[in-house]
Amino acid sequence: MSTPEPGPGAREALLDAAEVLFARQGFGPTTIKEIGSAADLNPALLYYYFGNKEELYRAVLVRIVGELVRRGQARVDAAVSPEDAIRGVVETQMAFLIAHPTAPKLFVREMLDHEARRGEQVILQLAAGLFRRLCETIEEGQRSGVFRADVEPRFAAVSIISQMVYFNLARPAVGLFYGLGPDGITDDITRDFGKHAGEFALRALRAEAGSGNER
Amino acid sequence: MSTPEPGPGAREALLDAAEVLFARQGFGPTTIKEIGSAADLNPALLYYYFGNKEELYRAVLVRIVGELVRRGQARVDAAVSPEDAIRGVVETQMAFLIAHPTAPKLFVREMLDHEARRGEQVILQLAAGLFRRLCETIEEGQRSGVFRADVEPRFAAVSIISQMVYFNLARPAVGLFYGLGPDGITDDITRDFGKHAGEFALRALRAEAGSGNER
DNA sequence: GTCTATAGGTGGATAGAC
DNA sequence: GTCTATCCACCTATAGAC
Repeated sequence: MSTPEPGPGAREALLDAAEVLFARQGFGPTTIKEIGSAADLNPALLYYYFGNKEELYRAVLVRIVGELVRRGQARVDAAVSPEDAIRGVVETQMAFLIAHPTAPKLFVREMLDHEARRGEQVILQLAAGLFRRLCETIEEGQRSGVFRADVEPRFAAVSIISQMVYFNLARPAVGLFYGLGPDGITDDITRDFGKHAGEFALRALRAEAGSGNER
Repeated sequence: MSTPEPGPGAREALLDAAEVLFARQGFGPTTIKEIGSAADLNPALLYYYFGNKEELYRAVLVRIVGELVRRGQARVDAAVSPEDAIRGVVETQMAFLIAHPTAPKLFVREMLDHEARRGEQVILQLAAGLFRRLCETIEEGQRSGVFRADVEPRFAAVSIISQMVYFNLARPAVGLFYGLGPDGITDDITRDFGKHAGEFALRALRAEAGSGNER
């Protein structure tokens, strides 16, 4: 009585298939036919739903990066202190990157391809929002004296973000460095790294005990 | 009397042109004809010197990443203390990455494309050498008591490397985050970030003053 | 909404002259 | 060593049947 596979399902299936392939291979080397067969759909449907390959790419990117940034910002906004904010974003973002391994790859590919201006600045504008929020948090911690004042907040924000993104994109390489093979880094190890990254950043940021904090 | 442009010159010119294009666009989207016209040479020469596109890619990668790793290792070996080693590698590597902006891009692209196994493990094996050296340095600092013992050395090594690579590959994005435009991050700012990254890592690693160091 | 067929263009690679 | 000409495979995109 109902149609077996209505339109909306096809749209999502194409997005899902394209997300995986763009992340693994990049935009250029991924073909329309590959996307179609990965989604188990006719490749021509891509043109019906998205117009062309680039529009599909953009749709994939705003869906995944938008969600990543949204969750990070929500966690910062919910934080009760600068320390909590930093620990919280790192934990939240790591959890998201583990659940969506395509996200860091797509994000970094987009930065690398930026000169080719494919996704244009949509994604970077999204990311800029989270970046600024993180900077403000660090500045707040500096004003209240919990963080040392001689750190450039924007540099510190890069230091924090870089660890999360890089570890996830370097997972196969790190596995080889460990001598465990390309699949040697489990999700558990990755979560542990997340805890490490949070503490690493906080220790680097915290003001020395007794440097003017005595009342 | 001497030939105007002997063979060796052509080989280098192809490597140079390919390095820039592979870094900017990636392996797949870069065409043989583009490389030829960028090098101001006949594209067919590529097959004479390198056999095919993939071999050229491999040659580009081992040349640049090999040099990057070699310099980093030399600096670690020349260090007089674990602290000096870390500050030194970061400074040396940042200087190299600034002088060779293609290096971080090629290296990260290779990690992303690793599943496609194009450069195979040549580059990762090179990088693994530097990674291990860095781990050993951190362990040495822990044994001597200057670094805290509750840090996983391999995690810390990733934290250090990630900052350097990521900042350089995210330069255009960071420029936008700063509100300076894609070319807003100068080499001077990048060098400043290098100093920040070194101090950031050392503060995170150092054992608390007075936690057993009193004689 | 879905699919077939195909147009139109470009890419990697080679043969062979010079 | 260098260059021209060219083959064949494959890719994006569209026209149009169902």
